Amino acid sequence: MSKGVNLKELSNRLNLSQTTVSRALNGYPEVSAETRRRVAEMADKLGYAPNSQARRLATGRSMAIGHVIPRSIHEMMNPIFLEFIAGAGETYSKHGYDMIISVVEDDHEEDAYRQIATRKKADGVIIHGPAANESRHELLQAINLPFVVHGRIPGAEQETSWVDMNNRRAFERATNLLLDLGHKRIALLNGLEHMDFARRRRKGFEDALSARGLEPDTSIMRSSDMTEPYGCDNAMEMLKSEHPPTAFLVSSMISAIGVARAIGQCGLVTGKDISIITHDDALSFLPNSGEVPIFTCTRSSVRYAGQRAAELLLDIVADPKRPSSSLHLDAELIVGQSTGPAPGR
Amino acid sequence: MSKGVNLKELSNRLNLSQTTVSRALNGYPEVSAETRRRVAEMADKLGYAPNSQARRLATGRSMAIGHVIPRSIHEMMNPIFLEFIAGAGETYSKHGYDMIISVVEDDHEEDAYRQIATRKKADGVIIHGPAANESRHELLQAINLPFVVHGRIPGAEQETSWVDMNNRRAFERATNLLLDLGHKRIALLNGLEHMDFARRRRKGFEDALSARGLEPDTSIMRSSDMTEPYGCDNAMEMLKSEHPPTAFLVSSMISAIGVARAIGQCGLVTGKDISIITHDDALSFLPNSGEVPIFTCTRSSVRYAGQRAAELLLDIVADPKRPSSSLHLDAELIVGQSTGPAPGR
DNA sequence: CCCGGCATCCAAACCGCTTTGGATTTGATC
DNA sequence: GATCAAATCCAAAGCGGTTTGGATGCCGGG
Repeated sequence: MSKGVNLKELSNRLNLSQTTVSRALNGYPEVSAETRRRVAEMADKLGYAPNSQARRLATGRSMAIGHVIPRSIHEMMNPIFLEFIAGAGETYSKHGYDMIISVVEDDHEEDAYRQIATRKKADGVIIHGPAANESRHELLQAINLPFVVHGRIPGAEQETSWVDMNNRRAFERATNLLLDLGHKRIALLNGLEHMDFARRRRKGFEDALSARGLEPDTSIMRSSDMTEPYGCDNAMEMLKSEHPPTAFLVSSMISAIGVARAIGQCGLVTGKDISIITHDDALSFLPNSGEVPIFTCTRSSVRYAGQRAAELLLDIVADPKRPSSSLHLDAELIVGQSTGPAPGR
Repeated sequence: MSKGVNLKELSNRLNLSQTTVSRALNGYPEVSAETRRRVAEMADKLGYAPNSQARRLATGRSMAIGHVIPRSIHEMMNPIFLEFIAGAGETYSKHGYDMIISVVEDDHEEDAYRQIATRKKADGVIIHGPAANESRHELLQAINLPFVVHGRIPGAEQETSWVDMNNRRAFERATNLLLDLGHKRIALLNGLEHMDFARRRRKGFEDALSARGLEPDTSIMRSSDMTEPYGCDNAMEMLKSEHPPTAFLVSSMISAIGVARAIGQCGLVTGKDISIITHDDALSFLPNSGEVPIFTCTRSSVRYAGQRAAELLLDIVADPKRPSSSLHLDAELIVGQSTGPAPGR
C-alpha cells in the first residue's frame, strides 16, 4: 500500500535484523513461527516487496527468460508466434519468471543472444522457428546459455531439448485421408521450406504419395509465407490450369481461407468440388471448431507447445546439468466440412 | 569473447580505478581520450559488458517497459496485439530498453501492475485495449507508474498520454462512402462495444447515418470478438433475412474474410451484389495491398502506433514531469475490390 | 553445576555497478 | 615562483537484497 519500503526499514520497524526478515519471508527454517508471522504481517501492512534488481544481483539469477525475434522471422510467423508466447508467458508468471522479448534487426540476432548472456539479462532463451540449416544452438552452447527449441534442429535432435509437433506424420496422415477419398491430384501449399517444420511436412506429403506409388508433381507444390493472398493466388492459378488439383493440403488456416476464397471465386464448392485439409495451430482468433469444423485439419495447439516448452526450459535452468529431454506432440486429424470424395468417383 | 569479466577485473587489468573505467565506457567527459581508447580496447578484448542487474540497481532505473496482458484480453486482441508489440519492441531495443510481457489471469491484472511498481520491474507500462469504463489509469497514477495508453480512455483524454487512431472519423468516412454509393441498408459488424475503440467506431457509423436523416437499425448491428466465424455466421444470418443489407461495415479484416465467405456461400459476389468496407490494421500476415486491394478499407498501421507509443513512453520515463501529450493518427480510406454501387441503382 | 546442542537471531561481507567527494597533477597566470 | 583552475583519476559509499559465520539464550543430561 505505502510507497517504497525496503528491507532495512522493514527490519527496523520490527526490531529484527535484515537477515532474519529476509529468511522469514523466503521460508527458511531458522526462524520461529511467531517471528515469521510478525514479519509477514508487517510486510503486508507496509506493502513490502523485494526490489527485483537487488535480488537478482544478490542471487545471480535473473529470473527471466528471453525470446529474441528477428524482424523478418516475425513477419511470417506473426500470429503463431504470439500464441506460443502467450502459452509460455502463462508458465513463466506461474513460476515467478519474467518474459523479455527482443525484437531485433536480422543481422543483430547473434548479438542479442550474446548480450543476454554477458549482461545476464535472462537465465535462458527459446529458439523460435529453426531453419533447415540452423546454427543458433551452437552459439548458445558456446556461450553456455540454456535454451529450448520450439521445433527441431535437424542433426541436433539428441543434443538439444525441444518441443515440436509431429509435422511429418501429420501431413502424411492428411495426405492419406485425401488419397483414401479418391483424390489423385493433390496440391501442396507449404510454408517456407527453408524452415525445418515445412521440410518435414513436405516429407510427410511425399512419403504418403510414394507409399501408393505416386510421384509428387512439383507444378502444384508451392512454398512461401503463409498469408491469405498466397493461398488465394496460387489456388486460383492452379484451378485455372489444364490439370487442376482436386484437393489442397495447406500449411496454415490463414492460407486455407485464401484457398477457399479462390475456390468460391471459381464458382466451385469447397468440400464438394475441391477438398482442403489445412494445418490448424488452434489460434484463438481463428477458431475452427463447432459441431463440424469448417476445415478438415491437422490440429495441434501451439499455445500448449508454448506452455510445455517454457516448463522444460525452467527445469533446465533449475538444473543445467540435467540431460536434454524433448516433447513430441501429435497432431489430431479432424474431419470438417472442407473434404469430400474426389469428384466423379 | 571470454566469459565473465566484470568491472573489477577489467579495471585491474588496466591499472585504473573502477570509477574511471566506468566513466570511460559511459562517455563521461572527465576522462582523457587516450585512456578512453585504452579502456574501450581492453573491454572489447575481454568481452566486457556490464551486468544489467547491477547497473539497474545502482542507477535505480530498470531500463524496461512492461506490458501486462490478461489472458482474456489477449484472446480477442491476439494478432493486433502482437503487431503493436512488434512495433514497440523495435523502439525499445533501439533505445536499449527491454520489453517485458506479463501474461496474467484476469483477476491478477491489478496485482501485476502493483508488482511492477513496487518491485521496480519496469520504468513504465503500456495500457492495452482501454474499455469504455476504464480504471487502470487511476491505479497507475496512484502508484506513480508512468504509462501510455494505446487507445483512449473516455473522460481522461487530457490527463493521460495516448496514441490512438481516429476511430470515429474513420467509420464515419467509410459509412459516407457506402451511402454515396447508394447503399441504404448497411450492417455494422463491430468489435466488442465495451471497448472504447468499438464505441467510437459505432459513433462514427451512427453520425454518418443521422447526418443524412437515417436511423441505425440495430437488427443489423452486431458487437463481438472479431473472429472469422463471427463475420461469416452473422453475415449469413442477415443475408438470409427478409431485409438483407447491401453493405457491411466490419471492424476487422479477419471478420471481413468471414463476411466474404458468407457472401460467396449465398451465391453472391462481393463488391457487386454486396459491398464490404473493413478496418485494416495492416497486419503483416494479412496483406490487403496490391494494385487493387481485395477489401475497401480504413487503414491504420497498428505497428506504427506501437512504435510511436513506445517513443512517447520513453520520453515520459526520461522526464516524468513533462505534460501529457498524445498522438492522434488518421486512418486512410482506401478503395479496393469489395465495394461498388448499391445494386439496382 | 557445567557443558553440549538446538533454536533464534544478527553483524557484516558480498553481488557488480554508479556516483559522490576529494586527491593529484598539469599548465597557465601574474 | 606561488597561485589557481582545469584536467584526470581514485577510494569509498551507496543501491537493496542474500548469505556466511558466528553470537546468544535456553534446555536437558551427566
